Amino acid sequence: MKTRSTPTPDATTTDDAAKPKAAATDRTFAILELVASASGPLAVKTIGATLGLPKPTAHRLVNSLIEKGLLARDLETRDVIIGVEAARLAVGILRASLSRAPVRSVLRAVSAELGETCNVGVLDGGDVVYLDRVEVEHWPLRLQFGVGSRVPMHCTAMGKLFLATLPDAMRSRLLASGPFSAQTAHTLTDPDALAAELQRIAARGYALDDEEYVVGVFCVAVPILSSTGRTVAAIAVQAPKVRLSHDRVEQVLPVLRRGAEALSAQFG
Amino acid sequence: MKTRSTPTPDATTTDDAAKPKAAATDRTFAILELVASASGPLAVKTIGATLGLPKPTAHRLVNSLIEKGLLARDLETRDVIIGVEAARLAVGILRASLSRAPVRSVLRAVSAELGETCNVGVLDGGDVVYLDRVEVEHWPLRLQFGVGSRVPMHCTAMGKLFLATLPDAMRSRLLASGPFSAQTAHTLTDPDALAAELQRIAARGYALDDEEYVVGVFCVAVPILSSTGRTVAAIAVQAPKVRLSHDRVEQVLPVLRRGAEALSAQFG
DNA sequence: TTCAGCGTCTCATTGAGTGAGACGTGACGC
DNA sequence: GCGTCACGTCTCACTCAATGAGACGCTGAA
Repeated sequence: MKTRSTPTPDATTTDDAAKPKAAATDRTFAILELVASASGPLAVKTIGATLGLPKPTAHRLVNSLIEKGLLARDLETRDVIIGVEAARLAVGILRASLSRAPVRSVLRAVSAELGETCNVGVLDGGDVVYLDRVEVEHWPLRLQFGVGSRVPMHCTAMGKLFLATLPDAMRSRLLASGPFSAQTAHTLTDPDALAAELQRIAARGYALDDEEYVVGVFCVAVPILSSTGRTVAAIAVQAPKVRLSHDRVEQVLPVLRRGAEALSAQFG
Repeated sequence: MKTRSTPTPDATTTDDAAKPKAAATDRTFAILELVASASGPLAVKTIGATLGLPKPTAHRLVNSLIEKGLLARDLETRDVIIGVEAARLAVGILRASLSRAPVRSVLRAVSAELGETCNVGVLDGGDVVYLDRVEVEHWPLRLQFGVGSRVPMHCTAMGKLFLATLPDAMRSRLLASGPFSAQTAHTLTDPDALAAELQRIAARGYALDDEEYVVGVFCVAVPILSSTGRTVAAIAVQAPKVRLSHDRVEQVLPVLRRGAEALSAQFG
């Protein structure tokens, strides 16, 4: 019944499923998803061709996304890239998706088993954003690093973990954007020393922060992997060094890894 | 320009804000963002009330988002929570926005050191476009000049900087395209005065905006050079004049220049 | 100059979106 | 049991926003 009087002669291949309806919203989300999953900037022409959109329609929808800030243009090539608003939305989405009851309990369980403060974070715009956090006591750091706060990449366990698992090109670009501020006497500020540390991290699959960001605080982070094996987030435990240090790392790793595995479903 | 010839008889009271527009896509994104930024599950009623949507419309849009998997229902309460597809989309977005991260982190470092709002912009079609921005507080200007917004050339620090470094032919062409609107009492509207200012800027290598665009706002911009020495972008700091004015220029310049140098590698 | 490939603009067409109102339902309170 | 209230669902006529073919313009290559 939905068969339009479309003058498509061939009934073999494109008999239907093509035109019955065209919802602007659906196509808009399809564009956003396409740009988000693309490996680089996309030409509008490519977007239109991929999604089967007429030329003016593709431009109209892309421009409306650009107006909202969800997409942007590469000003050299006029290609389409993801926008800053999209990143903001994405952080909100991941935060909200972690606050769902079944997931919440994962972090709680990990924290309870370790007896220390744990958190989940992702990489956004060159630093680490905490998506969720479970605390075990009220220590001074509490307010500074709550959910939504941002910490640097080069001197935190999560940050170094993300750096270590990034594609080579992106890692070098980020390392080139330093200098890195010395937060404590232990902070790795030398690019070469940092690069060596990142190699160690990539090799063993977890990262440590030994008073590199806050004096007296030790931290262990392991990756949360997507179904494709990519590091999309991380889970970490942090505690005063008197209670958590190198000698306990082997002990906390399995607990963190179990939590990471349980959470990975949340991130696709 | 959006003023339709709506046959609304009374033009006095309900001149706007009533019906003129209702875009399904906009409202859909607004719902998604609302759910993503909410602290917990939301009732559809709440969503509708918050966004000012009629009851059936709110349900229709929410349900269409649920069909896409971007939202989901809390099985106990029927409330709306974020969906698994949204999380997948979010991960893709953050990954795609990684290419902005190097610029971001430089900008953040500069902004942190200066304690003021900083942004990076380029010239596009006779306007300055903000590529990225890091804010230090929430002041009224925030929404007006976000990322992607365009500001005039003749009355902003970045714009004058670009004008000053343009090839002579193009500069005269743009100057001839005046007259220039007087945004404030300080705006340079006279082409000759503007030309003189541009010469000063070219000579000393940075530009100032002393309440020329917004009353009470002072701004300093330095160029970001490509490997060939061409000005391809600019980095600027802007602040209320009570906190930033001529006496602090010499103080902020080295910080901006260091940031510009770090960024030039990213634009080269 | 010609040509080709893209982006932009116009505009008649139409169907997707809209929202007031009616109706169904389930949870209380007494 | 039976109002009452609050939400969700359904209906449907209206209409405005989205649509997309086609024409046009720009830019860069041959």
